[in-house]
Amino acid sequence: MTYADFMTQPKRRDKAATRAALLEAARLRFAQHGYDGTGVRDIAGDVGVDPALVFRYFGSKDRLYGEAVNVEVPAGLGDDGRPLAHITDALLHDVVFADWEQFDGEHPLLVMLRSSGRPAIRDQLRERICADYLQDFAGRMGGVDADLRAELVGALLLGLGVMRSLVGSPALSDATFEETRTLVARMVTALDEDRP
Amino acid sequence: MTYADFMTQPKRRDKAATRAALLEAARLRFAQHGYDGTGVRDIAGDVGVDPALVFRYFGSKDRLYGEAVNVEVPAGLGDDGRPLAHITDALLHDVVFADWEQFDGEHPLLVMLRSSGRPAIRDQLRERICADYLQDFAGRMGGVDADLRAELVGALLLGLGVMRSLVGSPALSDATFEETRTLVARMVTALDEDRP
DNA sequence: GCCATAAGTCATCGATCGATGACAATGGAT
DNA sequence: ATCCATTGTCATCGATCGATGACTTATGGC
Repeated sequence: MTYADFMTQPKRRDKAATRAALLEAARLRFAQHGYDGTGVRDIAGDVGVDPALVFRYFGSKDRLYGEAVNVEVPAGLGDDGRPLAHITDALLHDVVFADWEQFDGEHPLLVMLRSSGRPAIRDQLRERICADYLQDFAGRMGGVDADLRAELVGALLLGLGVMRSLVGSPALSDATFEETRTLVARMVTALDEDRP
Repeated sequence: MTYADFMTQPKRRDKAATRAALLEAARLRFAQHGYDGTGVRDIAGDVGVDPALVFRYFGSKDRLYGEAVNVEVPAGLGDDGRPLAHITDALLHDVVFADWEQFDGEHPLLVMLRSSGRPAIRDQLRERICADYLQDFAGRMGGVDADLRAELVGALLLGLGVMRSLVGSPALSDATFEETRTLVARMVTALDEDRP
């Protein structure tokens, strides 16, 4: 049961539904205002429920945050032989340009970026970026400095996400996926080509 | 007088020095923990002074933050005819790879990124990125989609900064400027070239 | 050495924070 | 209809937050 469903239905006591609604409201709040800028009273207020339920169902604000941002990313990555440009193109569509409506349009990694003042969140952010993406990139590249070039590609994709949702730069925010993909492909292939 | 000087010298009543020390301590705190994660008692405690002085000298925490992050960036941008690749190379050195010791090694724009949960900070961040960098980039590029390609270049540089200092990805964090500049130049020129 | 002004301290306010445990209301099983 | 486990509410705690105004101390000119 989603948050919207929860609000429209008449109030029925349903632990699972309330828990899910709290989780979804928490995602929105954390995405918009960061960890420190969000209070458990805000989240509970969005759901229309008592703040004490947050602690009953999640134990603490920290654990609620951990569960809220821990969504499986549809990586679409595998050990197939697809070239890097295909992967970045897919990621551009599925990650950067995807509308993460559960996080108010922002990717969970960007949500964590906004709360990176807390060391635990920062560590988790680095771990997920490195393990989920950078290692895969490096594996598809040749050359001695594959790791560095892989992180350059990651920096480009991450920067695109930051510009689009966090900064809100005009051209990139309005651009469509089709307009952007060819330009990104140019930059990626320029890195992937082996030069002397 | 810097914060370090202030701490080593014997305590003398000096309004300008105390103000400057508070400002420097605030920069470090805000950079490391974000706006909401930093308290005026923390900042004053770093300087070894009473928290009330913060409000006497800066009026409010908001104004202290505004003054702390408002440092002039040595853009090195002008209306000369230098090609874009030269500009991005200079920015890579002076902005991304520069050690902003007053902000604990992070660029002020990244510091603002960490506090972008607050709408006022987010607006200021967008304004500075667009006005200081993106417009200059677009002016140096030809073609119909110069704005979009300019923001792609900006996204790359911003992503590099985020990867280096906020995420702390291994390869980019350890890489030298020399190792990185040629790779970045490849990506930028791939965008700047006019293709049919 | 005295004194007025500037610099710094102290006590405290009201609000909000995360968190806890006692209590009330609900609903299904019998 | 009764009972009991589950669900949700309420009151409240201690800590911390930004902010204010009265008070104390040091400093420079005389």
